[in-house]
Amino acid sequence: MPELPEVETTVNQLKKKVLGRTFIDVWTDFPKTIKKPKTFEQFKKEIKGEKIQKLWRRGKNIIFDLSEQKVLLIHQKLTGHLLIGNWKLEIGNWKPLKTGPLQEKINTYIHLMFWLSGNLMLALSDLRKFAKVELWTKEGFKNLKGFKNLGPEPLTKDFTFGKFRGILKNKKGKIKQVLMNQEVIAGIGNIYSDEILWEAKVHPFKDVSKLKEDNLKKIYQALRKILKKAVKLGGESISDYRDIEGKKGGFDILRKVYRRRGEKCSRCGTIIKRIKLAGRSAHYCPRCQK
DNA sequence: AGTTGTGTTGAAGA
DNA sequence: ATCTTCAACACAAC
Repeated sequence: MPELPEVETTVNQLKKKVLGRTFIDVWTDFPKTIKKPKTFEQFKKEIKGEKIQKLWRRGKNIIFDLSEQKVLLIHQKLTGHLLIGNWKLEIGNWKPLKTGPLQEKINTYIHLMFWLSGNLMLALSDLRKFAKVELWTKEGFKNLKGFKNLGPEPLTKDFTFGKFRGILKNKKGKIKQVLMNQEVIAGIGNIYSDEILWEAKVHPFKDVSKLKEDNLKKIYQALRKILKKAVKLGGESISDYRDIEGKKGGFDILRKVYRRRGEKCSRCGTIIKRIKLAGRSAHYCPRCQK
């Protein structure tokens, strides 16, 4: 599912395709994806004619800065991903015109389609229909709760070890949960929190207040290393994420613990375990991670 | 064939 | 305030 590296990949690729283009029209068979404005008809009316001036990522959010002081926000949630291509509508289903990755099943759950100037189509494929799309005015967007409260971006230069340590200093709770909290650090989800903690040799249930300086340093280093590497490789595609051409990301070969329950730890050979943590699963090596 | 696991976010409940 | 639980939804695997 799309976390920071996957969203970053999508945004980087999308920039090359859509900057400067104008929204011509939009289609949906699931209007609930559009959370703002209230009706799809209104959304359609407002987005038509809007030009894409800037495209950027914040946490797991994709943000389109548009003309006329408007902002389009897309959160892909669990199974959403954006695709560029050409399709035709056949009995309610969008069929890709060319053979290739867009024909893969996971890329065919298209519930939202944009037409852009220059004969370009932008689709949102979303198996479980959790993705959200919102059209805001710049003013409204600025005050968005849950966006304003996002923690710092972990890959920027100023996200130093000192800053990281400072952020975790007065936090309580289990380290995995804290890493996934978007208000603490933006962009880390279930997959990368598992991978980071394996790399750092820290148990996912370890209480943040009990972490020693050395543990913190290792977590910080692992976090930077793994996220950067994942961006470079175009994200992970163990299940549903695909890039804008419908292709898989290359991080899977480096995946050490996530969804590897029952397999041997690549570092020590111990069987990888999975435990429940606040309704989600944590994967870890019971020998390496203390 | 019915049940469970899948994970993000926000809302509801405690 | 702060915590946990659950709902949104579809499908694969058991």
